[in-house]
Amino acid sequence: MPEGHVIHRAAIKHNKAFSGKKLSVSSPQGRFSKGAKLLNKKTCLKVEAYGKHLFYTFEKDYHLHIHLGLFGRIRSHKAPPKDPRGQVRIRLFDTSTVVDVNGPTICELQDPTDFNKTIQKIGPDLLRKDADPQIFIDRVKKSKRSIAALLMDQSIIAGIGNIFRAEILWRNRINPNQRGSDLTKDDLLELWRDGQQLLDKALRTGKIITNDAAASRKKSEQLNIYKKKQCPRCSTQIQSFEIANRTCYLCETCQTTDC
DNA sequence: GCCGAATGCCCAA
DNA sequence: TGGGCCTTCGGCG
Repeated sequence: MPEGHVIHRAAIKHNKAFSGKKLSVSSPQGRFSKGAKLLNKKTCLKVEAYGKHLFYTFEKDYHLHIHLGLFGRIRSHKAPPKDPRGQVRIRLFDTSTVVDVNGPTICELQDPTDFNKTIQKIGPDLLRKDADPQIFIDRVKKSKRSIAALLMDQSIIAGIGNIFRAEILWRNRINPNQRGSDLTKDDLLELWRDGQQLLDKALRTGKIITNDAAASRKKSEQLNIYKKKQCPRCSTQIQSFEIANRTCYLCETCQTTDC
């Protein structure tokens, strides 16, 4: 269930637990047995995230590349290893921590060349401090696609998923169908900053909370528009439709940029 | 127990 | 642009 913050949280946690440690690696489900055998008993040097991609760098230039896709999950628990829950594609553990990954779209070993190719395809990542919003703006300006499609394109801007897309557009009163290149540079910078702030908060808390109101303690009040029936600002019925293969949400009263 | 949906992405046409 | 794929979970009977 991964937007960018989930992956970055895992990277930070696993890096702390595993960097410099020799790991046991297996594939309880079996579909990554070969790779697991190659990694088993090797030392993990670091764990890091680029957008929604998670990388474990091992000695001898082995890069374990994981992408959760829509259904993937990462779980961890204290050693000793428990019985695998569900289809555990890969399990990594040392004497204190066990990490299980279920249902990833990608679980593969990469050499340095492949690794570099992969990270070069990823656009500026809202959760990386060195990310350059100008790259995002330039790419949007060059495209004819809707802003909702562009925000989901990880080569344009990395880290946003369907929940953040809906929430960021609503917060900034932008119609999802609006062509990205018709937005001003300031609009785009504002979208960037808002996304950055929301993802940062999600990284720190582990929760997606996009409603600033004080009352957002209840789970049902933490989001504004994603899967909602009514707009919390003006009570207009929320519309939903597909953009870029995913359900998109719109309050036509609040999100009034022309399109 | 079955069915559909789900915080994603790739590839063939 | 549409279908396929990875797996889990909740709602419905």
